[in-house]
Amino acid sequence: MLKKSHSKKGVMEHFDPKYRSEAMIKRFKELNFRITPQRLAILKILAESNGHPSVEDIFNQVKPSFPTTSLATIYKTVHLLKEIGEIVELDFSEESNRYDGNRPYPHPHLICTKCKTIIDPDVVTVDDLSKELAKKTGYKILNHRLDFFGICPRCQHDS
Amino acid sequence: MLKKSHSKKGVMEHFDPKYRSEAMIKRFKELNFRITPQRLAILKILAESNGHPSVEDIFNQVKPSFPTTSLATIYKTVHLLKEIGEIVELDFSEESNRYDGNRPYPHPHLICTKCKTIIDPDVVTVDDLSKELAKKTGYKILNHRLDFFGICPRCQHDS
DNA sequence: ATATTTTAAGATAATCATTCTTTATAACCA
DNA sequence: TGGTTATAAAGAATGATTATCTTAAAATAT
Repeated sequence: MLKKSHSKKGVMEHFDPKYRSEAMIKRFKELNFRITPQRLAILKILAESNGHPSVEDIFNQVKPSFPTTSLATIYKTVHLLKEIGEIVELDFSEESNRYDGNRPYPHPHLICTKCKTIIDPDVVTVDDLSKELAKKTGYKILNHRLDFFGICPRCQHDS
Repeated sequence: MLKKSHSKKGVMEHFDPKYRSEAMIKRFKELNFRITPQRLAILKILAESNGHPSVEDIFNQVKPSFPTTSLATIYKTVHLLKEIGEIVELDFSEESNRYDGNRPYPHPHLICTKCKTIIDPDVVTVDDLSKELAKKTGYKILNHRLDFFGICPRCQHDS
């Protein structure tokens, strides 16, 4: 079911897409959201996503099979999936937001500031930090975001 | 000069605002940027900022002394300060961006998702993580962002 | 000091991702 | 199979940020 493990390149392997999309569909049914062909297409892309697609990326992937799909539909479905905690949103003010449907919990990201690729590095969690914080400040911690920005090996080579 | 230290409440104390604003002014002179009254007002607010102001926050604080100031001026000055690395930008896609002129290097933030206050928690750095990452992935790490989202004690009480 | 050059300020229009609104369509259930 | 109602589609609206253009004011030279 899960093939999550550590790789030698420092990059997390991903969950089996089928497992993830079935989990999303199950959640939709439980919450009495309708399963439409558009929604299926969108959540499958997110479940398979390794590269943290933007709404526009998803739109472009959905178009071939559903040419009449509207951007608004992607936005609404993505918003819904985020609300029920099935995907993680990485928000940027200058770029489009990016989404991770394969690993729907807070985790570090490694972002190339040149080509904008986002990968999930294989590093220790910050959960301990999070607990320490809650104790010290009295905040109820709900979420976190840890982004590393840098230049990926390919972009270093291209320069 | 610096009064940086650890407090009992888990919140970082801040740099002496005078030290920070003088550092910014020095940088401006070195780079041959003009020191105008508006810029002085803006960078002082950022140097003193403990609460991570938005552009609009800064605008409202500048207005009393300089009633003709334009929002564009704030945006341009803030952008400039960010470019030369004298302030840190926290970007949000749904809210206005927020700025830290007191601690101009990557550090964790604790954000209340209700009242949107942002504080600098007093926790260990993620520099070690950063180095581990660079080694494993081959990325040249330039920056990072670590945000914890939660409900602050006051908002917990208010609910 | 004054004139000249250049950079910054101010005002407003443009941009662009995202959300909203309205109408048409198609899931789901009896 | 038909009726109910959530969802899809299309395009307008929003709002933070940026760009443009003109005026003002620093810096520099005379």
